[in-house]
Amino acid sequence: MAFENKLIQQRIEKAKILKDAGYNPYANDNARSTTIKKYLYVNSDIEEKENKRDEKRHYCVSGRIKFFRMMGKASFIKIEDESGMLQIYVARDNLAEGFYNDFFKKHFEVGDIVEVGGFPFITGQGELSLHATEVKMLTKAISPLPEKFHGVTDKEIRYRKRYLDLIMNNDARKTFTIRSRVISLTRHFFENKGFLEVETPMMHPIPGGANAKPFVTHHNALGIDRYLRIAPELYLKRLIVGGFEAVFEINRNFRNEGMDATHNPEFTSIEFYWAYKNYKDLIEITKEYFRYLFEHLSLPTILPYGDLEINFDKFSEIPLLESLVTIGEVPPEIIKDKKSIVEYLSARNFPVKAEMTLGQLQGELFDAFVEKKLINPTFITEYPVEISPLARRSDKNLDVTERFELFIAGREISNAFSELNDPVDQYERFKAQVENKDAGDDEAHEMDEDFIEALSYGMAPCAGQGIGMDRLVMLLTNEHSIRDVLLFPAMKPIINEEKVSDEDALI
RNA sequence: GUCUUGUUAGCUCAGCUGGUAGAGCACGUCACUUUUAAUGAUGUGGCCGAUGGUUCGAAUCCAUCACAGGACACCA
Repeated sequence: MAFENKLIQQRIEKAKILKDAGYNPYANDNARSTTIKKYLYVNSDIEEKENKRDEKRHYCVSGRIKFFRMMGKASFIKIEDESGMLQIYVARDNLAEGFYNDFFKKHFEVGDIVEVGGFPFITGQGELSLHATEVKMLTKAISPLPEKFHGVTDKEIRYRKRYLDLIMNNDARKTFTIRSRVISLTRHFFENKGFLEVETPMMHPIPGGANAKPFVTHHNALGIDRYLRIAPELYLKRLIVGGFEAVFEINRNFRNEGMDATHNPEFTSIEFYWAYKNYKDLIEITKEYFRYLFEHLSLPTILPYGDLEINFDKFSEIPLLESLVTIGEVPPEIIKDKKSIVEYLSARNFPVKAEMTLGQLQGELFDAFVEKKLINPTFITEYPVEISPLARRSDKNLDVTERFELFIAGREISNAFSELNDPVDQYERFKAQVENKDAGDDEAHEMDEDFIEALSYGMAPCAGQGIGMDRLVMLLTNEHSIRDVLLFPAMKPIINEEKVSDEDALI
């Protein structure tokens, strides 16, 4: 990176002039005495003071210059720190002799980070401002900021240079603040419930806990490959075996799959496991969790999401088969007959493989006709056994599992079930998965004998749940791309053609 | 993966059926001591994403590639 751009050259020159005059353009000592938000709050009484000012008060604030309005012998600038924006009045005669004309006017500009000392007053237009008596450069910005009114709108720039997005777009800052709050509230919610936060390996000898393609990396010292985890599930269950009765982990999972508006190669989820509980208890704690989030985020329970309106007061619960009929409008007489389902799906342009099991076909019906219609939060329960390899069978109906998925705005937000704790059954299910893998399904689960051995010591009956945090944040912030809730979403590298040819030349 | 729309100054965008590259903001110079996207005057700034092709002539037409956005299919 060469600073060859003319605008950058100009600004480097300005920094140099300041430096030569004894004003360090990257000053290390600063005297900030308050944030902008506090300044505005503390001085909200200036309205009542004589001349709407109080020269006895003195504050020192700092921030980035966002607006610069120069009017001859005086200027208005607006500076912004994390807490807010403040207008500063800078007049020649209030600064040290010559500083305004020789330095401030010429070498301070939008983008620079400055420190300003002075007293509070209210302008003729009625804005609480700061009357500067000292101005100091803290950091000279040598790249110009994007346009002050439109900011950056180019999605590519916003994702690749998130810092610019954060400088220019208040909404972006707000979204990531909410994201941080959601993670923090989630942690507190489960801690308050007596859950223990744990950290399990991110590098797995056998990728497990989900059906997905893993990233592979290599451990040099051991001379073996490791897999970035696709889910923490099997390690968290080992902890239930070990006697912890309520554990959770909030962290990243990695899946070597496609990217789109709802998928990033690394994403954040919470998984929690709860001994002596079942999936019914999970439904209750999920509702409670949402109430907790909404209360602490001060969100209204009816939230807009794009063109939709989601009522977070209305959680409903419906078994999968019933939803096919009442929501999907699938004729009730066909939903337990493989042949009829295949015909029904094919006739509506949903091709299915002939060898699918009844449970798989019911799942296809659900995906085709029900999922997108689930706008208000809906727990779909009683999933077919065939599509729930890690879930415990229902005692009342052996064809279905004690499982639910939570759908909001037509998207899956959470997956949960009473856990399978019969080691022999689990062994058989892994074996079936291995057969699928040998048959070419590269997302099928691998045999994990170490996990089977753990189960063989006895895992207390328990229920476990995963919630996709990125998608949850999308719902709460009305964002429609996962990239808008990830600070640094995965992007393809930009190939620098000059560099490529340089490297070629070396070879 | 498929389809589709983009890529022009630091940023936001014009540029019609091919004929020497435009605006606003920013920046430079000048004026202005209460402005609110300050204002007025004036000036600098571009290999029009890359590579080929068609043409006397390409930002514009065609092809390929790269990156991005959107939609659809699969996975959280």
